[in-house]
Amino acid sequence: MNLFSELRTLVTEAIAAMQAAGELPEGLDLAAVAVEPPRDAAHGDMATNAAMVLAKPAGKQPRQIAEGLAARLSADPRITAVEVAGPGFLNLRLDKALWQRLVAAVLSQGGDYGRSAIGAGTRVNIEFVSANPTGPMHVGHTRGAVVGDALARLLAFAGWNVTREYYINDGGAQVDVLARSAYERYREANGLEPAIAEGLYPGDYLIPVGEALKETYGTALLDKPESEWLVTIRDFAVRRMMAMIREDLAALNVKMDVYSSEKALYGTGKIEAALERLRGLDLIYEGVLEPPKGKTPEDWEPREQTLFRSTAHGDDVDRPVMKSDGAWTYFAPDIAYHFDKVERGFDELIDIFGADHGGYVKRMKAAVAALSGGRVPLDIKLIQLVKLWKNGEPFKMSKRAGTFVTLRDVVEQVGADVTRFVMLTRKNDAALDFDFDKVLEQSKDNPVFYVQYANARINSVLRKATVDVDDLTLAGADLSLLDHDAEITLAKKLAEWPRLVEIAARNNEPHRIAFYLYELASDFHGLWNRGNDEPSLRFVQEDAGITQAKIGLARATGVVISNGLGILGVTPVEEMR
RNA sequence: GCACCCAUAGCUCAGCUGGAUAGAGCGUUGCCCUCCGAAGGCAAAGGUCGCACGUUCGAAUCGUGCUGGGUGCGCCA
Repeated sequence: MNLFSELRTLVTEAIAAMQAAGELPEGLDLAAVAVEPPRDAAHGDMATNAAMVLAKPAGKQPRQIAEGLAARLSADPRITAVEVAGPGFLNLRLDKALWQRLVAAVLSQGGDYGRSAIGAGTRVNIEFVSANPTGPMHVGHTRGAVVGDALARLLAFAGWNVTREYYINDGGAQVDVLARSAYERYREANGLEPAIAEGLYPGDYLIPVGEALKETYGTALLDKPESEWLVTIRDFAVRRMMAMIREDLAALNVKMDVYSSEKALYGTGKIEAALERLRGLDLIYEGVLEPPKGKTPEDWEPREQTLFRSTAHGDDVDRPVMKSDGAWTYFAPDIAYHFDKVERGFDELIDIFGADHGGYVKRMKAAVAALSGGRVPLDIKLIQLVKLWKNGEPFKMSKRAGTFVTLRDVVEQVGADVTRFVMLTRKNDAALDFDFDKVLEQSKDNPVFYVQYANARINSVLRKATVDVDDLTLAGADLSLLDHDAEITLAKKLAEWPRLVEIAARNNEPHRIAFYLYELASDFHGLWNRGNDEPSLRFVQEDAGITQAKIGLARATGVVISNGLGILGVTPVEEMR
């Protein structure tokens, strides 16, 4: 039950009726007609801008149109009052029974309340995390993982057909560095002194890899030239790193559907095929790039390279796909990988990148636009930095010592639920402060706690109730007994949920869910506390029927909180401890 | 030099793809528990929405130009 879409339909029907009566011309574009709750509750329950939007194309005065719509809308039993206000707004007041019925609908739909079909089964691929397989995931990756997974859950709830995908960067020089680093740990495991040279990965997490290598290969690879062990150890170490990353993701309650390998693109002709496709479109050529202005690399010299004409699709300069030594740049397999996603039949691609990859957005979009002939849109969400705080001070990590704050560090200290919620309390393109002390604080300025507390209170009421609180029983209760304004206000908030899901999904913005839940919790706490002064507003009453109606409202709130937390990937708690 | 992101109350941030008098939390001030959990609630004060033009019936939101901060800019991914 989505009240907003129901009422919008009502408005468009009224417009059609006016057209039929010759009061409005045919062929009007109704896309801009909105039906929304007004910011100020004094303006009624719902408002539409229809008269103002249609005034110009219809060649009529807004008020004239508004009067015509008002006359027709007021005939509907769901609408108790219509008034024309301001420059031509149409303010609607709705029958209380509508809100009461909504509570019943929430209860009977349960986990499906708010589910939407706007995605229309569109096949969307969300690529996220894609951390290099050279070490454990750190906090920087964590936010991307949370945002990507929450977005996946959100889009699935809104009717998209979602695939979560991880692109393993196992084809570049960094995995050779990993192999050399692991080799030193392998020597160490065999009782030799490791030589962790500058540029190798010094982290302790490679020590068990060295030991595992010793178990598998004994001493067979010792004192051999690099060319004899590099590939073996590299593959071994990458497998171990990916196993570790999967565990990290699992600790955060994130599960990928597909892992794609960069290395698997090499030697299969896939890169060549993708570039051939571009060449056929006259988007690949040999040329020389201008040096970047203002910050010329010291060893810069003009050089002819194979270039992708990304400027044809909105980029600022053309981009090289081949290095001067004839090897592919990282961009070439990236093009092939995105081409592969297009070929697999996705209708929509989403990439979640760290903000430091902001410079690659335009070229990636250019490549996808070219390779899909403009069919497949690519949305790239850039995830800004997470600043860690502890004891009121910035919590620094030391790259030099090879120590950094890992995803595990964070999850072990505060838990996956808190980590996820906090990471979603800011839009992705704004930097986020993550304060170890504050996120565990049990007070209302901690949104995680505040929302969970509301849910715990609801469950507390359910436990204390002496009436049957089964959802279907509650849905069948006489909800017309919910007629206090404070109760109707909460029901109105519940009515917003399906619309909010659609807005958040359309914009690929899961953080909106977190903010809505905070507002919903606030409304609930407000109603709860009014029970202190007005006993008639308490949930548990003498009369069983009244109690069921009131608990129905509380339980409906709990349903929405659970559904919302489900999208965020956070487990609702039933009791605070 | 260029590109992208950000700029909203003293602080941290929302703002529903352009709507009516711009909203929360913290902090400040004043209230509310013989309580279904006060781990909470109510109220007040607090704003040139960075600046300037423009589009529009209507701009925090869209466009252009500035200012300030962040990120990035061939042979690293």
